[in-house]
Amino acid sequence: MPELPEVETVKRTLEQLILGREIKDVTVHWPKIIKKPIETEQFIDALKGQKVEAIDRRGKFLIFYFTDLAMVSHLRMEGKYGLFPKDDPVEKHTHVLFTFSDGTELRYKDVRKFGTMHLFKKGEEHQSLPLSKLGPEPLSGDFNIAYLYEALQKKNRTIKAVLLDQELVVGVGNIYVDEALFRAKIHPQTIASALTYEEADRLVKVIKETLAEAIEQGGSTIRSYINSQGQIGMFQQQLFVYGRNGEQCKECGTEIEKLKVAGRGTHICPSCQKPY
DNA sequence: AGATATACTCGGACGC
DNA sequence: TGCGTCCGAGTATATC
Repeated sequence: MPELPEVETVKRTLEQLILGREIKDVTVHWPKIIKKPIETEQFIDALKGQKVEAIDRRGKFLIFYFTDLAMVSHLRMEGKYGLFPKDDPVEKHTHVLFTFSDGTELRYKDVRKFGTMHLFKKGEEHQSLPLSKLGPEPLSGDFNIAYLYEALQKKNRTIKAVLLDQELVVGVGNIYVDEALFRAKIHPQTIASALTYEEADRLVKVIKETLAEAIEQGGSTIRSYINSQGQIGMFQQQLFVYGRNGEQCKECGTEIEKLKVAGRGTHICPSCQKPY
């Protein structure tokens, strides 16, 4: 499931691959992925002739900047982009195909079909949903101890639920929230407003550190989809708790447990992360 | 206003 | 083999 580090990795890969290419045609096999404009035909027509000028990321969203347009794309759980020669056989679960004038084709593949695409006139993308309500980037200076501590004071929900809320801070999903809480030695069920200043300070540091390390290593789930079926990112090996239930804690040897917090599968070391 | 609950997007895994 | 049910991640929407 792509979170900030995976999306950042995809962004960097796409920059290397498709900058400057011109869209000749677009094929949509599953129209529900296109959320704006409502009419798929308009989406297709608007993109014809547009050149890829830049790729950006905001939280877990990719933003493709074209000549006059901005396309906001969310991969949700299993969305992937890949570049192919246009005559290559189309893999199963490929739903949107952007054919470039040079004979290559950017393909969006998504087994669950959960992903979304929104097309805006350039300049309007940040003022409208889905980007308009997003919180600060976790790796920016705006996400700091003063900001987080003050925000947490007002929250009566669990710290896990709060960190997953993209209005508080973007980019953190189920993998990295569990990893960050482990590194900060905070139990996911702790009520956010009960965290001490020191704990909040630790959280800011480990969130930045965890995400930065993951980006350096190409993410946990996918490096890119470009050359294969999506290799496993190297950060997978750095995980302390996520997906390791039943295995030993790397720091104390206690068995990692899986529980449910904020409605999500949650991994903790019951010894390193004491409740309250 | 803010928190919580539910719906929604699906196909694969699983159990019978 | 087939069928029904559950699961999952993130967001939108409804409800309290």
